[in-house]
Amino acid sequence: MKPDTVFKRAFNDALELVVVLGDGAQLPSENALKVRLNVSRTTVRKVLARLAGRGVVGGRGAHREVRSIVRAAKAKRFPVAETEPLSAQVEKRFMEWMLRDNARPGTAINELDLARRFGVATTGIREFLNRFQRFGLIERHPNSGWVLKGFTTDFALELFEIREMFEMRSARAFVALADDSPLWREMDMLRQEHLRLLRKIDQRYHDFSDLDSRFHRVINSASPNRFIEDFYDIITMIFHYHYQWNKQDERQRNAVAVREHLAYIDALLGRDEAMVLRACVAHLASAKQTLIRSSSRGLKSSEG
Amino acid sequence: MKPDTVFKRAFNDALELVVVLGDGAQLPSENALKVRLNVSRTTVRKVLARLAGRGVVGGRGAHREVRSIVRAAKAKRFPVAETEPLSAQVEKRFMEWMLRDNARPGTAINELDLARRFGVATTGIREFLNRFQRFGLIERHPNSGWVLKGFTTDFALELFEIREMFEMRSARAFVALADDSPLWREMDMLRQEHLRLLRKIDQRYHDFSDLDSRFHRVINSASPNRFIEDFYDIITMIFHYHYQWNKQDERQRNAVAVREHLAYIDALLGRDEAMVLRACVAHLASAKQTLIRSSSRGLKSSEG
DNA sequence: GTGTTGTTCTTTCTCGATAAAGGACGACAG
DNA sequence: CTGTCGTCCTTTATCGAGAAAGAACAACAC
Repeated sequence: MKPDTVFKRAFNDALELVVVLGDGAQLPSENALKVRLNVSRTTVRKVLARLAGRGVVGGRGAHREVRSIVRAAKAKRFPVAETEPLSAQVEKRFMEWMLRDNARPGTAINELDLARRFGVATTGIREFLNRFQRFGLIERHPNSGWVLKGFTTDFALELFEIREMFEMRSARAFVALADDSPLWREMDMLRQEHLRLLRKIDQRYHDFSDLDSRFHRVINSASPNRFIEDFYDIITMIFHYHYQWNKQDERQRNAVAVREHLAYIDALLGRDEAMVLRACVAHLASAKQTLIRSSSRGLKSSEG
Repeated sequence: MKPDTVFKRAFNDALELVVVLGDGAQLPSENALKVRLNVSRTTVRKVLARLAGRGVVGGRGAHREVRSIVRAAKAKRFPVAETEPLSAQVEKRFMEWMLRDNARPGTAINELDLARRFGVATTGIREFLNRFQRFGLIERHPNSGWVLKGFTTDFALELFEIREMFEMRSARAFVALADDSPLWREMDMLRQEHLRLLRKIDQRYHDFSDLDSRFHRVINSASPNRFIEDFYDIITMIFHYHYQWNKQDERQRNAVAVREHLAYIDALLGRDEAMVLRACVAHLASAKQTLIRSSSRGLKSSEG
């Protein structure tokens, strides 16, 4: 049976939207809502029906209006856990298991066990593992199961070897961009976002993760390549969970990284290839160190 | 329900093995058979029971012997289709559909439709698509379906951009290998295999595909990196089906490629980095041309 | 005609069930 | 005590079902 996570998320979003619209406001058409809530019209109608049932909106057909934003504000939201698709939940739980719990490299991964532990059917686990395989952290043995390769130092080193190749290539392509490319403007805006973040780094340091990913993706978009973009999914995922897991020195590390980005951005905007490559290498080297420090020792070390 | 493809393949293999052993020969232990047939002991026992039932082997427990290789030779093998796991069958059928049939870039991929067409449950299709996603030929739209990006010229270009970066890096690492590395010997053996193939190229030209893949993987093993190895899976897959599909000039193309490989190998064995890189670039350029010639035009061209 | 809503059909996502394959344990032989 | 086989339990690979989400079509309004 399919869960109604899409509906629940849309319902929560719709409540916020209604509050913004204000009492008595005419509701946008179903098609317009469909775009704003990012769901199909079928789901929009289900949401509207529920809102009407709660007395938040009134009228019918084309003549719907907001009846009570007080009720909308007070209405109980669905808990976030119920608004996420199963795949996202499984991913979170799995990463937590791997990074926080026991999970030594070489550990056998048991579909049935994970299914029981996460409270989902084995199908959901299988689907996750199949998609997750491409991140290079697990290995499949047909008819037998999966083995955790784990987030080891080797993993971090191999990841960064590729990352450096890709980033250098993309940085070069970026410098070679025509002067009228819209990417220059985009880069300038990223620069300002970095400056804003740096000014409030003490409060906002956890916003860096997202900015980091966007920055590197813009550089890559100078000369798009699907395999490089796919590879960035791996990096984004690793850093996402790494940040969540290793809070040590987070503010400090991120402040450093923002400054490195700024040097890198300035070099890019100055079209100075040599300086770009220097800044790029410097930034990647420190990112690599950060990651390696928190990786697990892997199978080679004789620790028991 | 799980299909017994493993059993059927093992049974077929066991029949061949029995013929080799000869009448009256003592059978290897269950553990030994398990290794030779590449299955669990449970399956070995099932195979033995069936062989005994057919009068091919006799005796019980530790005292089993071959009773009749005539019966073994005559016994009906299971058809190959029944010895392949579902996933392999789905992959084949899907690639055929994509490369041979209509399948224009942008085509919607319908799980239910494919399931009906291939005669499997939707779960099987989903599992395949999830694993196949990493090859960059399809794209997922949650709750809605998949879209075929297709084997376009862009795909081939992006593939080869990465391939060149990886191959150059690995070729450099190979040249820098210590003189006592076992890989030198392995490379020399590959050289001889190439020479043997070249001598009989008119009959054996379809053996090139496999040799090609092994050759490039050995080069990569000079400095192993899981992401590069994973990327080679993509190349291997593409070339595998490409060869099956585009038979045009196959003999001619492969003869050329073998000669390019030999130049490349000789440069490697001579530890001449400049020459290695030249040979490598030359080989990749011609492989790229081959692939591009048979790629589909993609979405950009205005052909209807 | 363009855009709206009402209606119906199709497809995706997830579950639970079941046979096959794998793996663990004990008993026994040399 | 090492290797073998017999037995039993666990896990994987696949199917089919069913509710949710998406999509197509028709009817209607401006």
